[in-house]
Amino acid sequence: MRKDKRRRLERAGWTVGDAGDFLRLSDDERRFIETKLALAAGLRQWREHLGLTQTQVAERFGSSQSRVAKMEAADQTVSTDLLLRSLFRLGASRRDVARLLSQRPRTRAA
Amino acid sequence: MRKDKRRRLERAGWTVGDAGDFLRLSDDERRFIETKLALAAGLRQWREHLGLTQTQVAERFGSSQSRVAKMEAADQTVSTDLLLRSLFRLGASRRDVARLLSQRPRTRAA
DNA sequence: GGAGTGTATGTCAGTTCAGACATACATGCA
DNA sequence: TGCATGTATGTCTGAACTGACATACACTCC
Repeated sequence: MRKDKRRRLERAGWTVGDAGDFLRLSDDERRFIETKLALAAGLRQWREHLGLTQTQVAERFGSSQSRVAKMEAADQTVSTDLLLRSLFRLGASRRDVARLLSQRPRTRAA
Repeated sequence: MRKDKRRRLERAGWTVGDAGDFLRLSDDERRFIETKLALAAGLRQWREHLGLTQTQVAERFGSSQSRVAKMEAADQTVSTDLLLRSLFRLGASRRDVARLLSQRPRTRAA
C-alpha cells in the first residue's frame, strides 16, 4: 500500500490548507512543499519589489493573471519548474533563489 | 532521431552540449538550465555518496532505472520538480539544495 | 451604490511529464 | 570470449501541468 499511496499523494500534491495535514507529511514531502512555498512567496516579494501587478507580470511572461496568482499561492497545479522559471524571468539569480530555499520556512496562515 | 531530438530541444528553447549554442540563450533561460544541471549533478553526487546504484535509487523512489539515468543526465523529459523531489527523497535538506544552486556552474564536456 | 483596479478560484483543451519497458552501451572478470 | 553489473537511450500511455477564459472577491474612490 505504502508505495502506491505515497506516490499518488505526491503526484496529486497534498491535501490543502490545514496545518494538521501539513504535519502528517513525510520529511521529504515536507521539504519539497516548503521549497515550493518559499519559491512562491519569493516570487510575490520579487514582483512587489519591482512594483508590478500580477497582470503586468503575466504579460511579461506571456501568461495570464490567474496563473500568476496561482503561482504566488503555490497552487497544486503549479510546478516548482514554473516557479523557478518565473523567478528567473523576473531577474532573480541562482543565488537569489538559493537564498529563498535556505530560509526558514514561514508559518503560513491555515 | 536527430530530427526528433532537435525539434524537442528547440521547443524547449535549449540546445544541449555545445557551448556556442549554450551562449545564445537568454539570461533567464541560462539560469534555469544551469539550475537544472546543478540539481542533476547534485543528484548523482548524492547517490554516489550514498553508495547506491541507479537501480537501487529507482526502487527506493518507486521509479525505474532509466528515469534515474535521465534525471542525472538532466534529460529534457525531466523537470526540476522531479529533481528536487528526488534530492529530498535521498535525504538532502533545503539548505543542501540551496548550496547546489548557488555554486558556480561547471563547464561541461561538449 | 457603482466603477475601477488588483487578486483569487474554477474549469477546459492542448502540451508536457512520469514511470515502464525494451534495448543498447560500457566495464570488469572468469 | 561470454557473462554480470551498471548506466544510457528510445518510446509508449496515463497523469500532471500550462495558459486561457470566466468569474468571484476585496478594496478604494467618487
